[in-house]
Amino acid sequence: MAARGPGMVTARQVAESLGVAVSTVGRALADDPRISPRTRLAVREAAERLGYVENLPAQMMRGGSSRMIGLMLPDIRNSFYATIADALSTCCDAAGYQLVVSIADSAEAEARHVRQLASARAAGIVIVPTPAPQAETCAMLARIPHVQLLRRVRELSPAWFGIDDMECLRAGTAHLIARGHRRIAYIGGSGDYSTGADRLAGFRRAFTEAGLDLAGAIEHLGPPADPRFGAEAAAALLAAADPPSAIITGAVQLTGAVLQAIAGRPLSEGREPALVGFGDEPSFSWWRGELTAIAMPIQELAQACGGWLIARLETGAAIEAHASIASAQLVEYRRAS
Amino acid sequence: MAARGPGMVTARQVAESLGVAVSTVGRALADDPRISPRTRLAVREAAERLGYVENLPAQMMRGGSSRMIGLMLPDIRNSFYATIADALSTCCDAAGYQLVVSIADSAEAEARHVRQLASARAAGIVIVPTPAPQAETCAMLARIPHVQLLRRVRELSPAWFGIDDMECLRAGTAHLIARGHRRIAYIGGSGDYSTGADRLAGFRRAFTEAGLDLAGAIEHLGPPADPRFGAEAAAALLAAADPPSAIITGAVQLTGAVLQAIAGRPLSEGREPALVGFGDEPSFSWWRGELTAIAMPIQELAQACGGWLIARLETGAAIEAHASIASAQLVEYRRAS
DNA sequence: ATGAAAGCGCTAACAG
DNA sequence: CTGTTAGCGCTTTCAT
Repeated sequence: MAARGPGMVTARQVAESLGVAVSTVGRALADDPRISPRTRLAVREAAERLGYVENLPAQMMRGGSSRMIGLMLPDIRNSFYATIADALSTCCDAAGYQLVVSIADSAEAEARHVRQLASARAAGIVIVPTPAPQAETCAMLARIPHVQLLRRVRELSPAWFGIDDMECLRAGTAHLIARGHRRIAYIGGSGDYSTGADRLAGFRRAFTEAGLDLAGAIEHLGPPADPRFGAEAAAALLAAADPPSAIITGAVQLTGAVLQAIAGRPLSEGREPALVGFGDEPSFSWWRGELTAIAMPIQELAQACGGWLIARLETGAAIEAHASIASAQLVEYRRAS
Repeated sequence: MAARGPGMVTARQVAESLGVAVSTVGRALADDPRISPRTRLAVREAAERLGYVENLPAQMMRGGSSRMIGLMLPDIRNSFYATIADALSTCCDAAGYQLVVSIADSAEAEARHVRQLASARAAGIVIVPTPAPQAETCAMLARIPHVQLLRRVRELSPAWFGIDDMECLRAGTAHLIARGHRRIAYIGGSGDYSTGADRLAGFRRAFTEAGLDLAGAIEHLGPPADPRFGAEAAAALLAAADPPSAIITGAVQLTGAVLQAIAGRPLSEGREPALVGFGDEPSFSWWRGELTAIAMPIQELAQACGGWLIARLETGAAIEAHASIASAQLVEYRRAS
């Protein structure tokens, strides 16, 4: 049931409509110099007229590439990942590849989707892996040129493109410490993810680097993609007997959730906690108070990642070890007065 | 260059490793009842051990379906479309299909991507068409079961799933009129898009239904996906000699741009324009003033759309005319006091 | 400059 | 229960 209507047109049909051989059609369409200009034109015209569309599966059986690059993401609604998909799509498009976006947020779904990409013989894969991919997933990926993005798992490719997670949170936290904050709460992802562990480490490092006691560091760890967790953590902090003077988040989703939670309570002038949010979104510009965003060059990161993979695919070079680390920048939003 | 490493394992290799025929392997893997349990087990075990992954292109040449559904979107960073991709992905996943997301925001890119989906023999396509698809695009889609989503173009499938665009803006505008506003500005997409034209018509209809003169209706029309346009329109309105008392937007992107533009100016108590924004986002909850959101059940819409298409694919039924219209709901956000 | 034929990996019809 | 064979649409020798 691949395609219906009058059915797909084959090269053979084009050939018959002209009384030539299939091989002639194939050559004409491939701009083979051995075909006479007259024949080539006739073939192209007939193909167009009949609505001929090349059959990729058949071409692949002859050793052709699928020119498809798979992108495995945990969540497309996350602006972070949407930006990546967008940048990679542009990147692939320019190089004549097609990006196939797969959304899978569990190791099982991940395995299913990787299998589908493998069975479709995707030329390459860019993957933001789940924290603990199945053995089968790793086995399949071992046979497909692939790159890890953002998250990193030991079992997969040694090629990785990501951001300096530790530095992101170290810088954000240091920013707060420099402004005099001593009781700082961190709401972030648990250590299951490589990124979660690194970010937490960065938060702690800022304290030790400043010679501060970690007693002032309050940590709320949970699922980084769950807004409910962020909202509850923020609510708990605000309602506490001795609330922190500042809050810093360690995941895009959590930042939004925390803002939402704070916005839900009445504005208590002068008592609002200082905020540092992971990620940078247009909507931060209308936050009611001051907010420092940890902005990352994800677009450039994705471009670099896609370009790198495509270059290996084109040259046929092996996927050697590679690590590209992008660093973040703090952006300050303050309300117009 | 389909896949490297030790190269992909074929059914023949599995067969040879066991000294059986290829067809036996094929049957065992397909759970054919005619194969003895012992052989079947041996085959499955060998396949697993060797890392065999079925070759979709080869299966397709035998008439098998690609079980791939293409989704053509103009912009994945738009939360609207991201939600659709997410919902459809879930939908497809549950039915054993794979969603292939393609991002194309021009008629040319659209044609390229549709061609790629066609050549890959996608089983079906869900498309948010560009305003004027190329003739070639239409010709190719005529041979592939497809459904239009949100936007509607006459040249394509008679099957369409969308929202009642006119009613959305009529209701939003009527809401403002009911609250006493008489000078209302509309910032929306130009009439090139089916949705743009309908939304503008809804805006105007609210005026005539209320027996009001259209002189109070200010219209700024432009590219609906361009935040710059939204920002400039908002800035112009606010700076005008006689600014409108209310602003209503006609596209998700424009709503954000307008909020951002207003947030950039100092808060002038009591003089802020009333706002009705197209779309509904979590970030609206921290808008500094009052805001009414036009919330649409896009998730349900996408689910319905995907379910409908998959049902036709499974049964082999033709894609008959169909129109499913979802209606919106107004959601009010007001700052906590 | 073009045609004929082989074969990619798989499934299904036909033979044992 | 299992093996043999044909053929899906295409590219690529090898022959004209």
